Amino acid sequence: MREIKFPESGPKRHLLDTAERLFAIRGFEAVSVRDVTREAAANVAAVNYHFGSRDLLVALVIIRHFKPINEERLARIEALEKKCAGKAAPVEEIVEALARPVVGAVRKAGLPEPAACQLVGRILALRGEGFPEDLELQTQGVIQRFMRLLGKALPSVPAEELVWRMHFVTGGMIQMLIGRAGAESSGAPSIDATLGRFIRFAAAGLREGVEADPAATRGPQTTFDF
Amino acid sequence: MREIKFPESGPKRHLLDTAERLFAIRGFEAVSVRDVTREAAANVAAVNYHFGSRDLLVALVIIRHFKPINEERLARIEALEKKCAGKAAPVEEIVEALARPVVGAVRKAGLPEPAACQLVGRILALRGEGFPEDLELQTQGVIQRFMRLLGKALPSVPAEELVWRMHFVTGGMIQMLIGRAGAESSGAPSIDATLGRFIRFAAAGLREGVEADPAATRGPQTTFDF
DNA sequence: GTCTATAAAGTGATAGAC
DNA sequence: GTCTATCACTTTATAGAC
Repeated sequence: MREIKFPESGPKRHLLDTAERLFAIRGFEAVSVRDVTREAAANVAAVNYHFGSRDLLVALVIIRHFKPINEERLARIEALEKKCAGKAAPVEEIVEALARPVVGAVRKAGLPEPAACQLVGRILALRGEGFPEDLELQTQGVIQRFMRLLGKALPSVPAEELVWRMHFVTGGMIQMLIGRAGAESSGAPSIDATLGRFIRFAAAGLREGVEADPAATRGPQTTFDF
Repeated sequence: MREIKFPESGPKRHLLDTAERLFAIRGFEAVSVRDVTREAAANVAAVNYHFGSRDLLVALVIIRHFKPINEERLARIEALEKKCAGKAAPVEEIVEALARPVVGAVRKAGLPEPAACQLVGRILALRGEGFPEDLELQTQGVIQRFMRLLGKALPSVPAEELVWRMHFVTGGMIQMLIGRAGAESSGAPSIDATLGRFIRFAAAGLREGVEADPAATRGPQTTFDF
């Protein structure tokens, strides 16, 4: 995967940030190059000068947020595999490896939390259509790693069933972000609390039909009380 | 909610069907009035003549598929409430009342199954932005009914937690449709089998943390083997 | 109902001056 | 790097002929 350097400051960075904010609120297709330049108080030609085209700007925004998710997921997978040394990993920890990097991306986005949730949610929902090819390939690799990890953790669940359950988990994760974007977050529980709820929900769904054996599948009874 | 009559045949119906097919494949925002009229072999002005505007055409497509979902959901809720007479309903049956009408909408859409799944998935994902107001209100009412039913079925789960779990369930349902749209369905199991998988997954997630009491929460141990 | 023609505004992109 | 001006197109919508 070719490396991309993201500007740390300057007008290019300002354009990128502005575009992101508009994409978060209105969606990728509903924001024109002129919307971005107007909002950034830059010239109409600025986007094409700095990014080459509108499509490349969109791709850059997607990559900027999703690539770190994939990388942190991979790191967590490796840590988990190392820790478990070939044995079944606790399902909650697998789900956490999948979902916590998403929350990390929300925090890293320099936006108010609702907007950040919406942006990351939109990006996650975009996979399959309109994802840059490099990123799509990387993502497929990461998903496969998760599938193998899950297969080991839940050997009594057929692989085909696990594929579907992963779909359901992914959908729940996206909806978690959209739900937090829409919630009037005044006094509402933190995003970490929501993540904890999601992890428990998803792990229970993934484990469905597997006879209870807390020691093997749940690990040391973590409570996930954030 | 004001009644809308959908044309059973004629050029208007043909336009509607054509628009639906294009929306399913490319998404609502990626299809222009000209795309629709060209594909339908009609005149450019046909959409505006028959529907008034592009937005109204989109709204009509959304309503055509989502309103029956709401109606069937309501009917299933009432049947369930009647059957259970104030007692807790089995969680699987609540989820089924939520999800089976969606599969019904897929079947009723006059499209190949993958396209139909994508269309209904797109419509479900659209809720919150771009939903006609009538329909949004109706939908909120239906969701509230589900929340009450769930609250009764899972009295030990706090209401706030249930709200989040409903979000996760909704997301899983959408991803179920997208997953089926993308699957090479040659020889693949039926959509009913996928629905069964989803119901079990979602019910397990909803029940998370509730001490096992099969007689009360699972009902007469239905297997959902489609 | 169906058509052509056209309005009015928006789109992404670029050449060339500064 | 930044700007203006402009190209070449597309968009939705409508007036008015048939």
